[in-house]
Amino acid sequence: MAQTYDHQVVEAKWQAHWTQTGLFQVTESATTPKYYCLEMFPYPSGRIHMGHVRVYAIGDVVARYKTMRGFHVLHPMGWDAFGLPAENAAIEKGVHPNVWTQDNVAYMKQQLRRMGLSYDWDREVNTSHPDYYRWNQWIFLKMVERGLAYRKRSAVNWCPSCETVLANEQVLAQEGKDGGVCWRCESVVIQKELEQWFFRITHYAQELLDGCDRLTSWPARVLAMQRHWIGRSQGVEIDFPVADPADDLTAIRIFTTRPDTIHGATFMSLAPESPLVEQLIAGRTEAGPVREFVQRVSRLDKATRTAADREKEGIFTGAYAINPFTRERIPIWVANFVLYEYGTGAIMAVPAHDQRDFEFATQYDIPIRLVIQNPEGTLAPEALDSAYEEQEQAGVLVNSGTFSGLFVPDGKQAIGEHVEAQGWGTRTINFRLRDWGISRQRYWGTPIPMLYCEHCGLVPVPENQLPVVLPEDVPFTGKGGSPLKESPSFAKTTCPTCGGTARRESDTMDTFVDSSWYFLRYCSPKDTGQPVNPEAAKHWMAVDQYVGGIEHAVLHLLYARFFTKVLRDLGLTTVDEPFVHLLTQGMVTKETYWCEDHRWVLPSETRKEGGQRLCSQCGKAIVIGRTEKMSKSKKNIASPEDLCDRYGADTARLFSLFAAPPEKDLEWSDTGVEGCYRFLNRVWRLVYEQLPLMGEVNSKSGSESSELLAKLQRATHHTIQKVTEDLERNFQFNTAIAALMEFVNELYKLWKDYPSDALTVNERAGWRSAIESLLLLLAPFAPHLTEELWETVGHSSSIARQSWPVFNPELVASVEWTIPIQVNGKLRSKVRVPAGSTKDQVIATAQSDAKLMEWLQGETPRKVIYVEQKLVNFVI
RNA sequence: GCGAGAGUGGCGGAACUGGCAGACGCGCAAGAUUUAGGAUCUUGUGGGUAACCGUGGGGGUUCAAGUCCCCCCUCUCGCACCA
Repeated sequence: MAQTYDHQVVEAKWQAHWTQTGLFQVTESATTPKYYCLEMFPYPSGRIHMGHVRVYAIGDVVARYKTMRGFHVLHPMGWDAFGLPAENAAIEKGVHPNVWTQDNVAYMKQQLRRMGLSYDWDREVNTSHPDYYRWNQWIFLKMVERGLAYRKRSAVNWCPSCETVLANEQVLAQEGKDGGVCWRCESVVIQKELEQWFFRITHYAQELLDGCDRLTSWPARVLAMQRHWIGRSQGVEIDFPVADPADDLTAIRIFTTRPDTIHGATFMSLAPESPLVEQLIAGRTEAGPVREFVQRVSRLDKATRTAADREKEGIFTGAYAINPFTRERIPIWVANFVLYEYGTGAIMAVPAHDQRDFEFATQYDIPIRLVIQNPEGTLAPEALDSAYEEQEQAGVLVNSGTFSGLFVPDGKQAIGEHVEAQGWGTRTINFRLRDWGISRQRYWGTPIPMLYCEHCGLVPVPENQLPVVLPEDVPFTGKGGSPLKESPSFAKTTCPTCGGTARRESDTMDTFVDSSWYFLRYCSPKDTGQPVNPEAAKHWMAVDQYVGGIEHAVLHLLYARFFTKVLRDLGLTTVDEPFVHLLTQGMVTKETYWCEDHRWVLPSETRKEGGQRLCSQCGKAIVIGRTEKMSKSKKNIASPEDLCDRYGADTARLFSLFAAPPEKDLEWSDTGVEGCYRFLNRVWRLVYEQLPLMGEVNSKSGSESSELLAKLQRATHHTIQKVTEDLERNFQFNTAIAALMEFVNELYKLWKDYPSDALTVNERAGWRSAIESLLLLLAPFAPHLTEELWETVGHSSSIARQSWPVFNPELVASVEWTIPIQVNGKLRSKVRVPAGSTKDQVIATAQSDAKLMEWLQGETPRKVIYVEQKLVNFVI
């Protein structure tokens, strides 16, 4: 190998070598502990970007480090290969989604190999392959059996022009239009009732919530988001009798978390979608206007309707209810802000103590009655300018009959009990979490394995007929609903029960289903009899370290937790939670360049002139914009391929890990990358320059000491300690790398200070030990370069298979201490004392220090503080 | 509004349980080498002539505060009518 560092040659050599020797293939082992390191698998969009480089570099260092620490590490990779972009490519370019996807997979796999990632590619999964998605179908059938998958009508976003369901994030707001528009054709999106398949995630709501308490190695904000999403609240359901009931609707049930305020309920509100509305208005003069209101409101898509700043609106139904506590007649309204899906779809309205009700009552002149008084007793109903919602301080019930005088928590308790005793209702718990709607009217996803038989109705596809495979012969027009409906070979089939004609379900599953259990599939990726082999799962699960983006804080991570519990209940795994440690890495950002004529421009479209950056097209001054997440539209992307060409994968990895701690945003800097490249070159040169000195010596020989040897040993062992501690303490890669840089700086200094032609055998051994430790510590970060140099210094087995170096605390200890001397807390001097000096010895040395005497001016200190090995502080 | 997090040199960032603020890298400056540029190496680099001043601002605790306590400001992200 050449004496200059040629990253292209080195990286290609070792990537080929690793593949040929199967270095990263792993099997279950009883002799060493297991470690499961996982990064979120990518969507095969076509090219990897810097975000991928960062997350996979993080995971790879973890996997390589744990391997060197003696674990057998499962470190797999695969493809989240179903999804809409493939179908769009088919519509726009006429490429079949499968071809498009598998081409992308092949390209990106080669890109990942170029990064030198230590994956066991034998375990690769691809969710768009029937061998994978058949198990989605299998799990679905098991969930149907257990009542965890079911069908119901529900409102969805529907584009009438594209004839398809849209996800909430595919509905865009557009100015001047009341409601959202389709992202593709800009038609106004409507709400449509459709039969949809749901997973009963709410069955596990309480367990999912309780589990958050045990996920102590997850970021607090992810847990906060999950807890909020699950949204447990404790309250009471109460029947309000309808006054003068016309038909069999005698009472309306509401849910409230504030039963203590019930005496202040001066009206009721129903959700516009509630079927009760029609029952109440039948035959009344209000019927026409109310229907009009309901239609107008329910046409709006959800995002628009639930925007917080949306004005409160409502209409009186003409009907009255009886407040069971006050026996008063109160009007029943329909209000746009009441959600049909939450609670009972009806509320009691207490304007004095609920801000929404307050605004509504003020707008429509409905009486406001104060029933909670503040501790100072200063609230008056006519003087309220907002609702008094305080529950923490000692609010007291007033105007509440026999309950007056109770504090709020006691009032809640007493009124809740009274409601139950009277048989008016029950105390209940409500969750914000809704069941998970998984139906998608799309082609490129897992077919839902159900049939509609003319005689038998809904029939599951028998297990032995799985997989239900996606047909190839379908048109992609972007119109006419799901392409699967257009495939006769797919849509028409026979009923497995009666043999009659049947129609296949044409909906496919949400792609979040695929990623909800892939981590289990990696344990036994080739099992043909079940989604996961329970023995393999028992060996590998749970994932010890999961690394991925914060954008999945709720959806993916919640669904994966849900599936883990379902598969546990099916006997396939024994763990309750899939991911023990979670690391959410920050975004990769870069500064943006803005030209007022040419908008965002690439750095290469600018030139520097006299310290100013100018647009190379028009010569105008460039405005350096905010540092933002890399995106094509802002033209602030850096290309992983260019980076690997110019500097190599080791540099790319090193910079991604060095420039910021993993969980924070990483600001891209081309000069910073060069700095890392320089560092690797320095390591390379150092090894080659030391090579003649390391020749024939065995690194363990002799015992005689010398100043150089002591310094080499101290630097070496101190670095081992620092790097190890930084990795053990939350994977602080940036400071670990900084320690390695310091080590290299120190070694260059020692090489300069101690002439190499006069070294003893022991000193040569010390050099060898220092260089080898450096390579071992650097190996997880820069695997190619260290493999090459490891071979150069005379080893034949891979550095990835070596043991992590161990530090000797005795060698870390220095022979003397430098102790800062303070006077009144300010640094005034420093003294050197022999290591191991006692408090009195250190103080004595300090007091004889000339600089200190100047500061003390002959005064006797009132107090002397000594912190062991840290400092002395004289207080005068 | 609620929740989470962050404010430290020209820049990215260090400082684990209160104990030398600014590790490491970038940038910048000077020097060496080189015909030159580049690369490389060496040295220096918070501000201030100085006493001193410096971790968003203001108070406090302490021998000692970036770190602990109280009040305030700014920014980022997430959620947002869930009764």
